[in-house]
Order: sequence, then structure tokens, then C-alpha cells
Amino acid sequence: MPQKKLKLADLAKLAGVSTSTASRALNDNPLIKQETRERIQQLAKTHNFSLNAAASRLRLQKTKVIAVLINLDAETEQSIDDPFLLKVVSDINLAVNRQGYELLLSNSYMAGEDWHGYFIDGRRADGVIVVGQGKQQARIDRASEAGMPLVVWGDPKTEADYVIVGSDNFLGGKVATQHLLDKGCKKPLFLGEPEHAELGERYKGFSDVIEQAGLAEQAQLLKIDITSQAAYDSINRKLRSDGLDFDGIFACSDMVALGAMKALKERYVSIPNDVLIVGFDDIAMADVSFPSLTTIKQDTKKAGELLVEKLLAQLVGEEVSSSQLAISLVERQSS
Amino acid sequence: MPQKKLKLADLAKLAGVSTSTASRALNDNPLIKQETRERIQQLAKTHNFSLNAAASRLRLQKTKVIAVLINLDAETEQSIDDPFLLKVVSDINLAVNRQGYELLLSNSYMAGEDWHGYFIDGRRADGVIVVGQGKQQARIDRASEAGMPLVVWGDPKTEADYVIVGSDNFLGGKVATQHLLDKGCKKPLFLGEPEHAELGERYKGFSDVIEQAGLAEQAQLLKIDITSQAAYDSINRKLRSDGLDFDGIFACSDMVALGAMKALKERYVSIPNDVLIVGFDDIAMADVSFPSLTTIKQDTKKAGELLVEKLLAQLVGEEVSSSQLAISLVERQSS
DNA sequence: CCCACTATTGCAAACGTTTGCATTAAGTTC
DNA sequence: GAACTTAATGCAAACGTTTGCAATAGTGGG
Repeated sequence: MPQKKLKLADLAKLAGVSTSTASRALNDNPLIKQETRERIQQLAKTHNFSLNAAASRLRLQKTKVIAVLINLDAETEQSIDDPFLLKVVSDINLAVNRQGYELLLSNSYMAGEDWHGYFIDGRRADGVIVVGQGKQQARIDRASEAGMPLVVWGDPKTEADYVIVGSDNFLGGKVATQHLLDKGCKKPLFLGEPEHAELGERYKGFSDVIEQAGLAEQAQLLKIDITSQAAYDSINRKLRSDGLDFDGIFACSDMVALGAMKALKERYVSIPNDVLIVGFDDIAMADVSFPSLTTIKQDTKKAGELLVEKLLAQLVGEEVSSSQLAISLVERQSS
Repeated sequence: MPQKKLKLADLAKLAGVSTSTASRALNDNPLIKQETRERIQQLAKTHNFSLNAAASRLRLQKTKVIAVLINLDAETEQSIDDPFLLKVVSDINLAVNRQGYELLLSNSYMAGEDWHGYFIDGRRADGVIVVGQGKQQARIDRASEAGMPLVVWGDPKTEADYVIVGSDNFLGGKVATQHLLDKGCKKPLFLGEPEHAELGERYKGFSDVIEQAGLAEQAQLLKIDITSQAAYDSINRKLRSDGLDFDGIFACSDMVALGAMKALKERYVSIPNDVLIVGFDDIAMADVSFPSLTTIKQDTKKAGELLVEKLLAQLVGEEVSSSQLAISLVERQSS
């Protein structure tokens, strides 16, 4: 430990000015003479000086921190498994940094019941980005009512009084399903959990197209958790009990699609000849699986930027509204 | 915004005690009568009171925050792509929370050159977990010399004066390679980047076993970036130029293995009949790919716990040392 | 030479906790 | 009942910034 931490007052003394001048100089306040400003900034650099963020936050009543709250359904501790969610977090991180904010990674376990109290009153963050609407909508509502600056990654069609950013899941569902039909699918299967906000919309899109095509009789819904394991198991079980009574799958996520693919391949069901598959998300694995996976791409980069942008707008008191991101079909070998 | 934020003094007034009593009561200080403590804690709960963390940190000179620094090689902004790294972060997050700390997610872009100044002097965190040794070892050294509480996820065999937690990559390399040979591989190929600390050890393990088996002549090394795309491209290129002059691949990571698998499958090279494949990491995809991927499992859960534990030990002044995590071979269809 | 004005700097209060020390009340001992 | 201990609480200072206001110096006009 070379030298003791110096505080602003020490730096000021070194520079031969008052603390207030030093403070203003570091913040590039034009009240201070240009020359003095530069001299002090230089001095700060050579001495590796950094402001005490705690003191600064206390005084300013602002933290320059954005919290990202992973809203898992399960109340138990749980690490995040879906690479897509992690990708979203990673892209939010980038956007946050680009705006000069820091990222506090949190979850329902830490934040407890009273999010407003924990983050805002507790001066841990200036605003919160909630990833995943989950089934904890009540908590989100409460935080929002308490006036917590808040943006949610979810389905923008949801009726809510907070701001939501998300893909056009309904359209995604339609596009995916239409694609299956275009490729000759007659007996489509939806693999996923329609109760969940985003997935519900995808299922609606699915149903919509099916209805239009007069295939309602032949279509099926297989409710499962959003994990590749669940998909693998349930497709296995279905093949054993019903045989191959479908010729196309719209999986609610890529991980689910990959799980299903594995089960099919193990039983020598040919993809895409016997069964067409379309996923959702476009995670890295979709491109590298074999056959590579046709999917609906969600623009996580844009999402991150938008989420942060809207949150910061709220912080300066602007009125912001939900918005929907365009999705796109990425055609690969599985269809 | 229902009510204005109340501060400790307000709560104290409500309870009819002094601020100091309120403070101690909330911290369960036995100086305060049991009964009073409970009464005040109850009051705090009903009023949704939360302490101002900024003030608390300023006073205590502690933040109760641990920073996780993703140490990417590239200096450019970049989101994290490898699901394995994200899994590590997610598991660290869990371990951090379990110890009652919060997690500041950061990267070399935010932290700049002077990590000690930024995190410690800046009172943003009490300690730092660096994920990935990368090629920025100089910065890590500097931070460590400056006395920054620090633990690194990397290869524990690295000569360094800071604490490293990581898998036994050398052993992993040996086990993986031995497994290939046991399965009949005669012309093994290492796919990866030996310059990188962790990967270098895996390669050493590879070479070691090859040497012992007298296969040095037949073995090959293909240097590539650690991405599935790079693997896919380079295997493709190699097949085109050299034909199939190998019968087993030890890929430095699962993502790399999967990229290679894709290229092979597209050219109808049978796995595991024509080429055996072993990966490293055991990401979720390894189990769900087809054929499923034999790999070396790294225990990220344990890693997270150990990293945090060792960091906290440093904070209370204990002497801690690097440690190596056991790895295990997970046999699947690709071998 | 004084006044008004601007440019630059400094003083001191405030942000909301925590904690060493002082204080009070109540019990205990001789 | 005086002296002493113990239990419970309060007072006030300190953590390191930022900023409204006051102060000073320098400039130019009348």
C-alpha cells in the first residue's frame, strides 16, 4: 500500500487552492479559470486521485448507478441458465456504460419485496431495469406506483402502467408459423408455456396463423418449462406415446428448440425432411447446431440501448412510453 | 410518490428515541434493550424504511459491494458472447448475494487503467473479482501491488503474487487427451490458442499425453480464436486443404468444439466414428447437441463460492492462497 | 478617485449515517 | 445511605463531497 488515500482536500492543498475550487475544477465548472482547471485535473491524474463515490452520492442524492434486476419466477436462489437472458444483460451492461452509468446486478432474492425502498430510498441506484416480467407482476406494479424509475424487458403489448421494451412477439409467432406452413408443414406443434407474457404472445401469433390456414384441428400445444431439458423429455415422451403425429415445431425459444431437436435426432427423425423446426431468440448456438436452426432473431443490442435510454429519460422527468422492437426471420437448415 | 423518504432521524422521532438508538436498534446492537430493538425494527418495516447506503458507506468506509470485472482482451466495447463466462458470472452473483454483498458488474472499459483508484479509493467496492486473466496481466499486477483486495478466475498454476482460482487445466488437458487415445484416436488435433493462460495449460496436458504415447509426429495444433465461428471456419479450411488427416479433436472450449462439429457434420464426417471430439467447460449446450458432446466439466458453482470466500477472507486480513478446482470427464456420444 | 461590474476563489453548511464518550436511571454492596 | 456497578440511552463529531453565498481582486467608465 504505497500511499494513503488522498481526499479532495489533500489534492486542493497540493494545488494550493481551496477544496471548492478543486471540486469545481474536476467537474470542469467554467466558474474556474481554464488554466487552473487543467492544472488541477493534471495533478489529479498524476496522483491517481479519485473522488469518493459514497460521499459524492450522499451529497448529490444521485448514484449514477442503474440496477438490473433479474426477475426469476422461482423464489429460490437460482443461477441464470438461459444464454439469451445473459446476452440481454450483457448488452444492457454495454449500453449502461456508454451512458456513463454503472451497473448493479441484482435479483429478486436481494431486493426483497420493496424494490423502491431498496434501490431508490436506499440510494443504491437511480433507476431499475427489470429483466423478465415473470409472474411477479405485483411487485413491479408496486414499485412503479411508488414512483420508482423503471423499465421492463418483456412484452410491450402487456397492459401496464410502466414502460416495457420488448420484441413484437405476436408478429414473431406469426412469421415463424407462417414460415412453417410455407415450407409445407401440415401438423404444427407449439412447444412452450403460453401463460408467460412473452411466450403467450408468440402462441397467439401461432394460433392466429393456424386459424387462418384452417389447420386448427391438426395443431397441437405442448406445455413445458422453458429449458432444453424439458423440451427433450417431453418430445421423447410424446414420440413414445403418440408417435410422430406432427411435422413442424415452433419452439418458444432456441434452447427449447435444441432440446427438441436432440430428441428427434436420436430417434432418426430427419430435420427438416420429417419435421421442420423454428426457434426464437437467435442465440449463438442456433447457427452452430446441426442442422443449424431457423429462428426469430431478437435484437438484444437495440434492446439494451432502448431500455437504458428510456430509463434515463425518465430520470430527467420526460414522459416515455413502451416500444416494440422489430424481429426478423433467420432461415437456416432446420426448415 | 406516496410519502417523502424518511431518514433515520425521522424514524427515531416516530419511535420516540434518539437517532443513535434507532441506528443501533436496526443493527441489532445488544446495547439496546431487546424490546426496544424489536419495536424499532417493526416500525421500520411498517414504514418501508431503508437506510441510505451512500451515507452508510461514507461513514463506515465500507461498501458491502464486490465488483466483478470482466477482463476482455479487446480494448473495444464488446458484449460477452461465451455462455461459459456468463455462467461463471451468474454463479459468482449467487455466491456474492449469499454473503450479503452486492455485485457491481464492470469491465475494463469502465474501470480504466487504475483499478485500485477506481474501485477502492473511489469507494465503489470493497474488493474485486477479475474474470479472465487475458493479456492484461500488467493491470492486474499493478492493482495487486497497490493493495487492492483481489481474486482472479484463471489458471492457478500461473506465477503471480495475487490469488487465483481456477480449474486444473493441465489435468483437464491430460484427461481429455487420454480419453481420446483410449477410444482409439491415433491422429489427435488440438483446437485453440495456447498463448492464453488457461488454454496453454490444457495444451500442455495434451502434449504431455501425446508425448508419452509416442504420437508427437501425428499430433497437430490449430491455433484459433475461442469462438465457434473461428472453429467452424478453420476446420472447413483445413478439410479443404489437407483433407481429413486427423481422427480426434480436443477443443479448448465447448463452443469451439461445437463449431468444429458443425463443419464436420456438414461434410458428412461421422462423429464419433471418423472423428472423436472432446470439449471443455460442459456448458448446457454440450448435453443437448447432437451428438452430445463429451467434455471436461468445470465446477462453476464451486468456483463462484471459492472466489467470493477468498476475497472476503482477504478483506478481514487473512492470508489466502490460490486454489485449483477438480475437473471431471463427462462422457457423451461424441467419443 | 470612486463606483459598478466581472472574473475568480474561498467559507461553511448540508447530505444521513455510525460510534466514542457522557449521561442517566436503577440496582447492589457495605 | 453513600459509593459503586450495570444497563440503557443520548450528544455530537466525523466520514468527503458539492454548492449557495460572500469575498476579493482586477478593470474600465464617469
